[in-house]
Amino acid sequence: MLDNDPSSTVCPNGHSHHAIKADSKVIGIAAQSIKVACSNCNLRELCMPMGLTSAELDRIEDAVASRRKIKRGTMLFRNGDKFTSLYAIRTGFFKTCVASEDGRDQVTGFQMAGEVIGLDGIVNDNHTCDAVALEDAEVCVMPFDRIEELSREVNALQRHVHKIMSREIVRENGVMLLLGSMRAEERLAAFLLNLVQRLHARGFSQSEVVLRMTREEIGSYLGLKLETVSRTFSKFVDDGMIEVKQRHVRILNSEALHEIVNSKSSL
Amino acid sequence: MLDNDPSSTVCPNGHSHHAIKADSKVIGIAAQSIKVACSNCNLRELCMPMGLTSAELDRIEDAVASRRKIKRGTMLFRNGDKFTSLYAIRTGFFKTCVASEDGRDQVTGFQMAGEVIGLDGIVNDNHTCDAVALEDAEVCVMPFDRIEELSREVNALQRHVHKIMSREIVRENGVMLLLGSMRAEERLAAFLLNLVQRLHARGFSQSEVVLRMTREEIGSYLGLKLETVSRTFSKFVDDGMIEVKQRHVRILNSEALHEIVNSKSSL
DNA sequence: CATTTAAATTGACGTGCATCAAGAACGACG
DNA sequence: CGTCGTTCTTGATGCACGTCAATTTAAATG
Repeated sequence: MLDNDPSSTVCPNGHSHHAIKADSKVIGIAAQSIKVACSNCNLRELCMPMGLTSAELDRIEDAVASRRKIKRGTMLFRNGDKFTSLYAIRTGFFKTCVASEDGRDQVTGFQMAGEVIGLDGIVNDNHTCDAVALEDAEVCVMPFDRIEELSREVNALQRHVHKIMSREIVRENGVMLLLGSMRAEERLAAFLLNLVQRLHARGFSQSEVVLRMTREEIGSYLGLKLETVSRTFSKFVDDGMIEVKQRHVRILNSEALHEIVNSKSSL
Repeated sequence: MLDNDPSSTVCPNGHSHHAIKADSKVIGIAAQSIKVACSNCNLRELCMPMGLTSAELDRIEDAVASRRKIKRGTMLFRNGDKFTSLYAIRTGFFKTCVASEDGRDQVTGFQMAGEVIGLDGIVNDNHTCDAVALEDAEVCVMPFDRIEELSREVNALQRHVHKIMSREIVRENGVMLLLGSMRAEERLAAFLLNLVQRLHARGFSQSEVVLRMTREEIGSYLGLKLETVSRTFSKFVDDGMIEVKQRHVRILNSEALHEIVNSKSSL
């Protein structure tokens, strides 16, 4: 069953758990004034400094201008905002969404600690999507002209920036495959597996997730209505593959979920 | 009606028309041996050199190692291939597609002259999709390590590479919106309008298109079955919005197509 | 703790698109 | 010019998911 033991690695209660334990509370002073230090950050293996030598690391800390806290439900940036910076998520959980002219909107991704958002703004110097915090969050603000400047000098940083953008392109290719050719059960199974896999890489359980988004937001991401998401969750429960208690999901049979995503229905 | 006058700007017959008239036939020697010259290329306003001064232009020509011809139906690169280069399309028309483990595949885009493909390969040094020529094509091969090297020195090139990648991310966001929230008619209308808009930017008609892909490929891209694509075309014809004669499409009422994409059904 | 509001579940029903199938139109090629 | 294979069209039917609606449950607020 899904208990609420706050000492578990799953962190089932409400605030800012989708991050490896960070060091800000140890320092305990105002976010803007602290010297940003990637070298001390627990996310350095996942985030911007990945693969850099410590000498290079010293240099790229200059790219991080400051940190910024974003309250749950508020936007880090929105469609139309002037693009100035990329943001590395330190703690918290975001969704990004685009809207069509006539008001439909589509969640294009969910982002967690160590991931970088804002890449959409580069091409036209304006953001084309909204980034909404789904829980209280903190980001490292990286002015893009600083990044460009530094990545001319630090090859590993240049390479890393390219990889981050390429990774996003490949991720979106995968979402297109999902939206274009999978059925509801396959989409939801793929979504759950992707989520636990990313959380696991951050030190969380591979079998338990606390969803930070509503059924409607999951549905928007997966091209389904919230009722279909709910029904599909219920079906997975009936089949004994997961346990669901509101936003707490425990995966009982990861293998079965993988089978749903793969061979099953494409006959 | 849709005539076949080969002198029209629509170029309805079979080979390599989705490019601004290029200069290779003037030179007329083997592709590998000619000195590549972006400065002479008619695509320079759309392609890699966009926005560069002529001094910068001279430099980035070093990034283009050679040209390569790709016969219709063959692949420029495929899933799993080692990533070495980006490719700027000189002439011809491509599709890119990804496949899931169980064999479903999804067209992720159609690319024409002046557009750059291969960005998916950067993140893991391997391509994750196939690039298939839908007509005989020619590409400029740009080894990526040369691009990285040069973009450290030529700021405008660095900026341009970033913009190209960001543009692809934004494009894919749009496709996700389409796949996640639009109905068949809206998808096809959006597809047609996007296609003519891009062709128009290359000097072709804004009202006539020769489709280089099958109904099945359109369907894959739009998350629909080929029968649905065909039926939706027929409906547009019945409604007097387009004329269709096989792969020749003439747009009679662009405004009506725009209305379908926007307000109509999202009430 | 009481009250309100938002989120999730579940059922009944409708529909948009997929599926299955047959035939027509076209292009490739001997 | 006729034959073959591919692509496209159109119809008949079914189903997965959307829509509408009623409760239930949890979270937010004072």
